[in-house]
Amino acid sequence: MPKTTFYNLHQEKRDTLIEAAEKEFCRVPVFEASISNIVKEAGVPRGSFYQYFENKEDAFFYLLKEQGKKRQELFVSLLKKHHGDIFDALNEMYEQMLKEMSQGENMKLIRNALLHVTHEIEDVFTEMFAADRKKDKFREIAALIDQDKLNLKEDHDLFHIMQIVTAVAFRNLVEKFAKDLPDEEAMDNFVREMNLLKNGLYK
Amino acid sequence: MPKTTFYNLHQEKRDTLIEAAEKEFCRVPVFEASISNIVKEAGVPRGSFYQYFENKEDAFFYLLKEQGKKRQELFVSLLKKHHGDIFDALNEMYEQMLKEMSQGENMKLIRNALLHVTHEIEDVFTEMFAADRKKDKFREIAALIDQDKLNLKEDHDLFHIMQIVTAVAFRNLVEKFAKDLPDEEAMDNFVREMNLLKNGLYK
DNA sequence: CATTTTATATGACAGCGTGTCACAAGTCAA
DNA sequence: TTGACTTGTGACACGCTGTCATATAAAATG
Repeated sequence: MPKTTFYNLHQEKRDTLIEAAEKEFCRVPVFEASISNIVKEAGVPRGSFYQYFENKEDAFFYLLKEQGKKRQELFVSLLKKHHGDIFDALNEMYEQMLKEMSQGENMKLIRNALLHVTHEIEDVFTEMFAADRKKDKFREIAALIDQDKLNLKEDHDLFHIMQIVTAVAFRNLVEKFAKDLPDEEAMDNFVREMNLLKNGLYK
Repeated sequence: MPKTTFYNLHQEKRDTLIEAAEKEFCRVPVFEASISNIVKEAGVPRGSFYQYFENKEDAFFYLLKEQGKKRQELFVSLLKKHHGDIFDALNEMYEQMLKEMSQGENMKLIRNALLHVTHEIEDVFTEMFAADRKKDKFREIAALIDQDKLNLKEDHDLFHIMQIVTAVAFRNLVEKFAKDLPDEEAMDNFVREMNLLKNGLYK
């Protein structure tokens, strides 16, 4: 979290700083970004940066969370628009994000957050279950799966199912680590979510 | 990917290096890890490290992928054991990973991979949809959702449903970025997966 | 209004880590 | 033995980070 000094800043100066930071974090992923570039761009002395933020990551997550807040507002309004149907709301939200990506700069920051590290790590997990339809390993594993039990309607459904279970398992693992959940709770969460996946989220 | 020089190394030296790298990456997340520590520990000159790996990340992902391979083998064997039922297989796998976590050192590397950055970024996304049951925002949004449409059986199911759709949406977004998919394909994938979620993965 | 107290600004600097490069030392085939 | 090629080595230039002593401004006090 930025320090209070940051919030006490005159809006003008704060905006300059934010813009400079945004520019840097749009340019490269966090681990390549440099404070030197930010302060140079913003025209503030190096020491000042540390007056406002703990470090690079602090500034980065501040910006990312601001983005998050905006999206949340959007999600709320879409939920209202679609009379509380999360799938419809999510659908429109996703569509809108895709549009923004192809156009503007504003998604570059998110892009840099998701690619690099995050993606690479997720990839390793995906490969654990060979959920990559292009790989031979996928065929090998697909052959092992009892497909009669699964709700396969379209051609690539098996692939998507693997993607889904991997994503949810991954999420569970991250949560277990992050919150240091006791094993029973972690397992209970996992089982519940897998059951929801099996039976469907809709009535 | 490690350079060929690395694979040409005598097993003994390679193992020393791997162990030293493992130690460092278990100690701290990648971005805090230092090559200096690895080479000091392994007793090899700094220059040699660059003979074998492109850089820090290269070494890290090499180790992580090795872990991934082992898990994949385990998954395959579990699939066989459970006669092709992915849910049963996944279940046992998850259980086993939980056990390992509480015991040994071998999960620390994965832990460091998942926490830091990955987790922080996922968190921002989770918050977009306020899928955190402790937050007030969750209640606010929960109230907006038409729960009659959802397959809610147990108390926290709504929370888990939010978790699931967020995880899957997140995964889709990452993939769109990483593979630079055309919008139609990205949207198509997304819609298919959401439909699978709605209707359930099991017959 | 003068003075003390508190908050903010500044930039030089120590310290550290990275990646490179010129040179040394091996390996191997002819 | 020689030459061609591969691998080993560690000093070093470069850049970046976070700090700190000092300067400046702003606010509080009486």
